[in-house]
Amino acid sequence: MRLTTRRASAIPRPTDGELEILRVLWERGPGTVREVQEGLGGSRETGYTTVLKLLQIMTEKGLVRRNESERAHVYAARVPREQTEKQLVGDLLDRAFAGSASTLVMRALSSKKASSEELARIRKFLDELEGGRR
Amino acid sequence: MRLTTRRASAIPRPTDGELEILRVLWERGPGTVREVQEGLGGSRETGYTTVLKLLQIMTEKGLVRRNESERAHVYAARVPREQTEKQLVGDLLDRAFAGSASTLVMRALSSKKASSEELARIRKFLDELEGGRR
DNA sequence: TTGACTCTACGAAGAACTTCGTACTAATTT
DNA sequence: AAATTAGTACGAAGTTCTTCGTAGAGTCAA
Repeated sequence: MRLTTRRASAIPRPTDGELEILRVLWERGPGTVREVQEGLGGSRETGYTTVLKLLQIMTEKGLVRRNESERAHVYAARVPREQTEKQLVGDLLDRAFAGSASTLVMRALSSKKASSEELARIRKFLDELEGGRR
Repeated sequence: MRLTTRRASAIPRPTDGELEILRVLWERGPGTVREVQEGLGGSRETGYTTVLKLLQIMTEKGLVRRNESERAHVYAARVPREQTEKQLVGDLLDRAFAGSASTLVMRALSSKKASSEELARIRKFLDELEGGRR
């Protein structure tokens, strides 16, 4: 059951662990292994070499870029957050929702109650989307 | 980096391969290994014993239920489609969107153009959601 | 300069996922 | 009855993901 045909050049969907690291890099900007490790913090303590290894693998995959000019290499996300979010949600859309965006949206909103502000933001976005069409 | 704390009783998030099988079971209803295998069809040819093994594992995990009264066991999804969809999208919401449903919705709609009907359906759903609140 | 510290590289191990071969059993056909 | 067919069970292999230990090299202070 071949699940992902991973062309050599395409940037693969990040795994759960990789996504956590990407989130740190997106929020805090480029950083060393140490900084990323501290950024992960929270409840989950992750060993230094674990983070290092992950970042090395992510470099191979093209998920991050590494600047080796300093002794402590500095890693940066290579894809913008928006693009990855789009990739992940698009992937889920295909895999679980047969492409039906409306179903996905409904499930998202019933999975977690959104605030009135959030709902308003969504409405506004819908307006913009349909703006050119009406 | 502990990613999923999988309590013994909780039904785990299905993997990609498992999700494909669940989709067949949801669409066609309960079926034998043979029927599921044929249901997968499409471009991806999956060996019979591969599907069998997956279904056996899914039984252990609680994703499907197995009726052994006939020689060819009959498998059925144990969780309704809606619930799994909710689980998957809720999971993604946490992992990638820090809980911001509006961002997820925007990414979903920009990842794949939704038809006017779909957008209308979403609007209607928003109305219903806010109905009790306004 | 020696020792403590910090960093990278690398390998290995364990878990999960997917795949399939083989063995065995039950049913059906000839 | 023997042979063929169809099914389950099981184990093992290959891959990916995550984790960490250890080795080695650079840096800095006493």
